[in-house]
Amino acid sequence: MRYAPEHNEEARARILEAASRLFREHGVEGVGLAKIMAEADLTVGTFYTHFKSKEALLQAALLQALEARNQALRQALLAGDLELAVRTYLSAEHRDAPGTGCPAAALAAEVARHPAPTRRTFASEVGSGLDVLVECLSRRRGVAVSRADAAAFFGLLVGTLQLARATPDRAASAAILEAGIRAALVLAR
Amino acid sequence: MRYAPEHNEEARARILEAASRLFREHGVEGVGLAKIMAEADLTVGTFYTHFKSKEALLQAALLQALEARNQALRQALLAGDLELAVRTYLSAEHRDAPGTGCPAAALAAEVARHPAPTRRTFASEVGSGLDVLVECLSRRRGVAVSRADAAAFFGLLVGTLQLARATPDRAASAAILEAGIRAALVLAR
DNA sequence: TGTACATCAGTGAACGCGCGTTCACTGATGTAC
DNA sequence: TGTACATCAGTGAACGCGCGTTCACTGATGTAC
Repeated sequence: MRYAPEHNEEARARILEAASRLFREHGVEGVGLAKIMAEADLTVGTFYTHFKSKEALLQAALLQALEARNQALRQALLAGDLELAVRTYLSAEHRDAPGTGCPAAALAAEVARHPAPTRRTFASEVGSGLDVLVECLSRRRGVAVSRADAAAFFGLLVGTLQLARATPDRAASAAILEAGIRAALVLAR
Repeated sequence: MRYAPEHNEEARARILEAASRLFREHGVEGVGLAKIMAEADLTVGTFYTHFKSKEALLQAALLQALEARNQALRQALLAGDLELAVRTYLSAEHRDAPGTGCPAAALAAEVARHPAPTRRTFASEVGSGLDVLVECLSRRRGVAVSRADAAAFFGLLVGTLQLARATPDRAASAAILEAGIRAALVLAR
C-alpha cells in the first residue's frame, strides 16, 4: 500500500527512538535489528527502507540521543546552574535509567571499537556538548577553560556513573555518586 | 592421552590470558569462545573441561586482570608516586593498548549489564584497588578519604581514558589525556 | 615384570538459535490518459 | 469521470554465518593385579 508522505518519517522516528533506547540499555551488540523493529511496531524486512545498515542506524541514534542531551544541557547550564546539572547527572534516577540517559556513559567504550565514521559522529556531538560546558566552567572559574578541560570534567561524570552502575551494593553505589558530585564541584571551582 | 599434572593448569592459564586480553580488546560480546580457545592453542570442545560457562570465564578473567593491576598499583602508589601512576594511566600507551590495560575502563559499562555474581566479582576487586588509592590520597591530602572518594577519583581516570579512546582526532585525544592528568592532580591535592 | 584397565584433557562434528542482510511479493494510494 | 499503471513502505521467509554448548570418541600415561 501507499502511505501518507509523513508516514515514512514517522516510522523512521519510531525505529530511531527504539534503537536509541535499546542500544543504551543493552549495548549495540546486545540488541538485534529484529528486536528494534518489533519495538517500533514493524517487521525486520522494512529496516533497509530506512537505514543503510545497523552501523548507519547506530550513527543516527547516537546523533539524535546526543543532540537531545546537548539541548537539555544547554538549557540547564545557560540558566547557570552547573551544580544542579551535576546532581542530575550523578543521580540514582540517571544511574537506574541508562536507556534514556547519557549515551556517552552507556556507549563510549563500545563506540571506541567501532569504525572511524561512527567515532567521528560520536566525538563531534560530544564536542558540541563540551562547548556549552566550556562556557559554563570558564564563567565559574573566571579563567578560560579548554575543551579538553571540559572533557576531563565530563570524564569524571561518565566514569563515576559507570562505576556506580557496576556496583551492586546500593549503599556503596549511592556513596560513589555523592563522592562524584563533590569531586565535580571541586573541579568546577 | 594423559597429561602431566601441571598440564591442566597451564592450559587453563593460557585460556584465561587470551580471554582476559580479548575481552578488553573487543568486549565480552565481541569475542567468541572459539576465538579465545584458538588463541590458547586449543579447540572449542575442551573449553568446558576448564570453565563452567562463558560467564564463569568472564568472572575468572576479570578477577585475574584486576588482581594483576591492583598489584601493580600497590607497588606504584606505596612507593608514593601518585603523579606517575596517573600519568601512566592517562598515557597514549595505555589508551592504545586496551587489551593489556585497565579492565574497568574497557569493561565497566558492559559488566554493569551482567548478572549480579559477575558484578560482585568486579566491584569487589575494583574495591581492593580503591583501598590502596584511599591510603595514598589520605596521605597526600592529610585528611581521611573515603572509598567512595577514591572511586570518584578513579572514575575521572576511567571516564577520561574512555573519552580519549573514543576521540578519533589524535591531537584532541592527547589533549584530553593531558587535561585528565591536570584534573586528577587537582583532586589529589 | 607384564598385562589389562581407568583416567581425563583434548578433538571435532553437531545442536538449536539469533544475527545482519536480501529478496520476491503485497496492496492502498496517487498519477496519466 | 473511469481505468490502467507506477509507486514504495511493509511483509515474511530465506540466506549464510557465528554463537554457546553438548557429546561420542581418542589415546598416552598411571595404577592394579
